[in-house]
Amino acid sequence: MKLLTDSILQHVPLRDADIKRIPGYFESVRTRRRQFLLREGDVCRYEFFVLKGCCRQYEKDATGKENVLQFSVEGWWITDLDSMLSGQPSLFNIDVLEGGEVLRITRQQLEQLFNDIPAVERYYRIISQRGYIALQRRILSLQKPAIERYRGFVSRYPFLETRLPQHQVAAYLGITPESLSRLRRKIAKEPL
Amino acid sequence: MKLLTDSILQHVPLRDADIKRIPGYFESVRTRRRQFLLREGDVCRYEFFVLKGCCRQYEKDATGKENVLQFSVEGWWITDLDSMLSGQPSLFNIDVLEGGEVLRITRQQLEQLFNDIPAVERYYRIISQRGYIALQRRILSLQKPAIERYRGFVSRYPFLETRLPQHQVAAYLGITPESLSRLRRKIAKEPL
DNA sequence: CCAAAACAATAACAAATGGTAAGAAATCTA
DNA sequence: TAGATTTCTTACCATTTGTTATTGTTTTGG
Repeated sequence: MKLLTDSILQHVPLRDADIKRIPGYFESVRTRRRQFLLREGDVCRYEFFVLKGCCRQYEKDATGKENVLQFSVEGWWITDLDSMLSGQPSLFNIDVLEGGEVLRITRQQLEQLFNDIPAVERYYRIISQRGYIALQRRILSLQKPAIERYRGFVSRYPFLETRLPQHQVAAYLGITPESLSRLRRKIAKEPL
Repeated sequence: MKLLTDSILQHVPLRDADIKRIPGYFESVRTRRRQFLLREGDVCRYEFFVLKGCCRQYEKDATGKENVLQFSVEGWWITDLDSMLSGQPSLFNIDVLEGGEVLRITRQQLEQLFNDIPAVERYYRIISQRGYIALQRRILSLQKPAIERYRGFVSRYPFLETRLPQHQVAAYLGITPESLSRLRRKIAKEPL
């Protein structure tokens, strides 16, 4: 739980009294591999903050291929903002790759928290903007050849590259696992 | 200028007195084809709102290829948020494809406007969230084959597809103009 | 209106990526 | 630990996309 308040304190100052109040707005959930936090077709009711483990948000397209929108490990948020805000059924699944623990909070509780501790709203705005910028970077990356996308992923998220199964990385990069395997071999053969 | 206040009024209510005050925060700029609103290496100081014409935000990668992040036509915003917030030199160019007129506003003026008319801050938050969701959709689209990306683009932005040169559309989809031409032919040959 | 520039289509060939299948290696789990 | 599952690699071939070059058309700007 300290992970959450630390994340907030990295961006905005908080009084000790407020730090102590924050956990009360969240609900803790233990997670295990393959568990769903959100299923396609359901309305997304929570924002999740990962305390331990690893989750992914993905869509299953018409051909059954899974396209990964986001991974989330310790200290990261994950939700389907579209469904959350619109109240429409989600197009995404959020599931657990590595069990652990997440915190969850409803929109109503989050708004209550914003009202009670305005600094948290500021924190939320800041991480939202950072998220927006990260999505832009990813779009530019996806316009480049697969080998560059992979190199970019490894250099930006070295801790994910080693932690995730490679076919999950492939689904994030928008290529097949076989292609990723080939790219890795090619890179391994390169002179230093 | 009514285009701006109409855009705001679509998302939040405003008193007549406030509607009248809003233009004062912006500066109007006439634009002509090929003009730069932001050059790579410069710090981005403005957010732009397009009143007439068409702009694009793009990066020039190491090989000289132009990757388009965004188009912006009447009623749309465009800026480099990253450079704007960080004060770092921008990696992007924003230039004019079709001359016309834009409004521009600095961060400071925008924040002043938020303070003076809180409903505008709410409007800004709403369109930011919509922008975030649109970027997510685009990421998923970029994980699919080029022909699907193109079909998706045409069905989502029919007014852009007819208005833009095809090589600009190609740069947005992450393919070469030649590939786009092939895809168009393929689609034209399809049975109805 | 005219000359120059930009744009679009096409072809032939090259390179990258996907699909399928098979098997090896690693990891879970009972 | 043993069996089952998942993960990873590799090979072969098909498809998609990129590259280069050529041609003709359209648009731009003086």
